Amino acid sequence: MTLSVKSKKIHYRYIYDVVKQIPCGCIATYGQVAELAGFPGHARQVGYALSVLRNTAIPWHRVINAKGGISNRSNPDYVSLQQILLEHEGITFNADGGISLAKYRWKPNE
DNA sequence: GGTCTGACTAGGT
DNA sequence: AACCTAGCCAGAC
Repeated sequence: MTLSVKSKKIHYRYIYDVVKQIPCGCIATYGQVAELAGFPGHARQVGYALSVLRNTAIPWHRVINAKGGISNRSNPDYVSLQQILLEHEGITFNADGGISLAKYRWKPNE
């Protein structure tokens, strides 16, 4: 089911392509996006790819870490922004600020 | 072109 | 359950 890697070098556009397919009201983990893009085990590169993203057309806020939380980064403003955007899409947060992966995780094959 | 850093993760203590 | 480590790889310097 994984896409073929056409180059040894990771192309971020594959990652962006997957992220763009995440439907409104759903989320995916970094590892999941990496796997769907054809780069299993490269979750870290997904996070980095999103960090250099300036294209607002890509729903970067729908990508969270494997613990169901928003990953911390250099600019903490984006953390609260991400939470606001997700809540606006109907996603609810637990008391500890976590998201239920079982409930909101995007399942591409459904 | 070597080193360091980072929006990650799984597995071990 | 909290913390530590290794593996991962593209950019910046």
